Amino acid sequence: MVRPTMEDVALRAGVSRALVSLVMRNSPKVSEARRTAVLKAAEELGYSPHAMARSLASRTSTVLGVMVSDLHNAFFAEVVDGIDEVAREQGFDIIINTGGRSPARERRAVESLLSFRPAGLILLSPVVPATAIGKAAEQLPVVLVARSSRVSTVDTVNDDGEQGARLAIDHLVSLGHKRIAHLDGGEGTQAGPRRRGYVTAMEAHGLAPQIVSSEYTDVAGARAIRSLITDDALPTAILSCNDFNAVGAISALEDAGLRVPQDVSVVGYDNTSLAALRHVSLTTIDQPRAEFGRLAAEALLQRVREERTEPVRHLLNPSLVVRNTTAPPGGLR
Amino acid sequence: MVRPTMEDVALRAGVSRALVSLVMRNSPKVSEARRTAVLKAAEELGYSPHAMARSLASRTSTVLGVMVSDLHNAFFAEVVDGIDEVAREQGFDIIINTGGRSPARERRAVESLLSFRPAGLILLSPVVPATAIGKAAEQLPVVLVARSSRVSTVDTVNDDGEQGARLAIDHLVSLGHKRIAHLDGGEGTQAGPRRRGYVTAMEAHGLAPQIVSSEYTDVAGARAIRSLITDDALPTAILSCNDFNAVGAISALEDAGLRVPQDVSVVGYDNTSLAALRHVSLTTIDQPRAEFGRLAAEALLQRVREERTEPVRHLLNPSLVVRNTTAPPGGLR
DNA sequence: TCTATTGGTTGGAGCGCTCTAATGCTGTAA
DNA sequence: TTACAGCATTAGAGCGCTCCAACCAATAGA
Repeated sequence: MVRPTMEDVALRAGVSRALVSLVMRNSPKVSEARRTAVLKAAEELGYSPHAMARSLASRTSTVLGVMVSDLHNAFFAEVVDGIDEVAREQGFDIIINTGGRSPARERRAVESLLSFRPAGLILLSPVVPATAIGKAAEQLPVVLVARSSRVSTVDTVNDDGEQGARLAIDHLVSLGHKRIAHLDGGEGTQAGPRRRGYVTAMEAHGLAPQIVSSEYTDVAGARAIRSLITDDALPTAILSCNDFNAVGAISALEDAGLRVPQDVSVVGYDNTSLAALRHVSLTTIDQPRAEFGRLAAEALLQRVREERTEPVRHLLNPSLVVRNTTAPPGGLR
Repeated sequence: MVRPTMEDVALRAGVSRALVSLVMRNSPKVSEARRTAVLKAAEELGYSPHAMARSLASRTSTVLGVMVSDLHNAFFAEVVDGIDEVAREQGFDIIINTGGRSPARERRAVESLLSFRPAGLILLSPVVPATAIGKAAEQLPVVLVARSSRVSTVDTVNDDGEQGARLAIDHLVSLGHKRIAHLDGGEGTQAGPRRRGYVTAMEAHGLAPQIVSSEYTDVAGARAIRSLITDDALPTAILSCNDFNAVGAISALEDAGLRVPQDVSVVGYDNTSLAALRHVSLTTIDQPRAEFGRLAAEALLQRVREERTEPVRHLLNPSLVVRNTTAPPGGLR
């Protein structure tokens, strides 16, 4: 259970500890003979460097901390893939911690990450207050994903939710829809831009917006549809705040004997793996998730290397993915 | 960007560094006056202890490493919740890394976690070879979740896949089904026990097993159903290897004009959030995921505290969740 | 011949902390 | 008074590593 140290390797290879250190860091100024001797000794002992001692001694870190607000959401998994890709390319490792969408647990997660003194921090859709983020940003570079910030030391990567909503509305209008309701995400992240984009797009087409209060869950989507049916205010098309909401909406529509898309069209948002399932086959708005991660990691590493001090605000273009839940109104299909 | 050290706090509070260390570790043998003075100084400087220096000096760690083989799978998120809960209770932190279901990346992830010299390691459904796991287990306590091992220094937590399959078959038989096929998970984790349980249960009921080769994806599930239809070998009920496979199967059945559950019943496995969606409402087998995490963390911490040396093999009981994809055969419902 | 120069190698200090043993300081008993 | 606990406090070594300055051939240039 006791791991060998650099000293052990040095002893076995018959060289000094400093030389082993140089070999471990791939220094060019080591003779080939010594290098192979050291690597052989290290291999035989099963030695691998102690990252914490290294970072303590060098006062630098090759670790990026990633706080994932909600591990249950597959959206973040792809963002992490993007981060990991760029980090690895540039010789950095990542460590992840999760906040469980609770501010208290999230704060703990960030504290825990900070205690490792990483080179930088990426927060995926954090729910902690902006002040807490600002405080962290005083200590090390911070990048926010799927959350905006006005702090000038913090970079952000977001999708253009307004444009996404616009894409959806343009699609529905081009199919011939005129009565299009939006099932709203309330206080949820990015719900604001999506709502604004919906309103703007509707008005641009000379149509009256119809906003129905809802949430980012399938249960809420179903509830919203039932209330529309009760109020006899059912439109010919629905733009949901996200895919889960859309699936709930479809379910409630089918329960009411309505067919999707013949009677009502439904568009989701996020292009989760759920939407891609053949059984669901949801028309939705895709966000370039891995690209989020890549850009976030790149922005962070620029700050880490002190190549830049002005904030960067990435606003990525979402795209429309047409599947089988949208069609012209009135069952004309 | 430069964080204060213990020395700074000591200077400001007019005490020694060792005293600050005692205060930071909540030692009882510090006078109340000094304690408050130190805490005040720490607060004013915004000091927080340097976890790596601490762990280096104390040759102990309060960190548990968690390797999640696939972050995209929400299954693991709940396991992590369970781990986190127990770890926090007992004063430990967790750091996560992900393997992306690729052995190479997974190995890197484990290496990275080990470089922080955590107190122990939990591997969630690892795909690396058993020898690699054995090697890690020589260095620190290791617990495996959703993967079995014969190594005596490694604890494991699994669900009883055989029993789960049996529950599903018993349910279908009790509804009156006699021709029940199993869409097999092939090489996938836990596919073996599920297949064995299926065969045993069928034979116990005096029925002939019908195994169809498939995989853990919805596309594979759909493909398997189409081949059954082509071969004119469609049974009255299907036990899929997991929920995704089941949803693909349902989709293919509906495409073929068959109704679920009136014409064919379908049972999934895992009780993912997908299965719970009203739109899907899949009868499936639930695994106590958070409990997996809790037991794994507890087993690990026992080893960390050297309270136990014999291996523990947890085999948790799955349970049947009946929803709307199962009914008596022949549309009798 | 002596001095530079170069490339490889090493000792030692120090990163921020913990831990042990020693220290100083009371108060109490002999 | 001295001795001795008993407690709070501290100096100093050391965790595994990096980094700097110094060192040591071996070769080149004068």
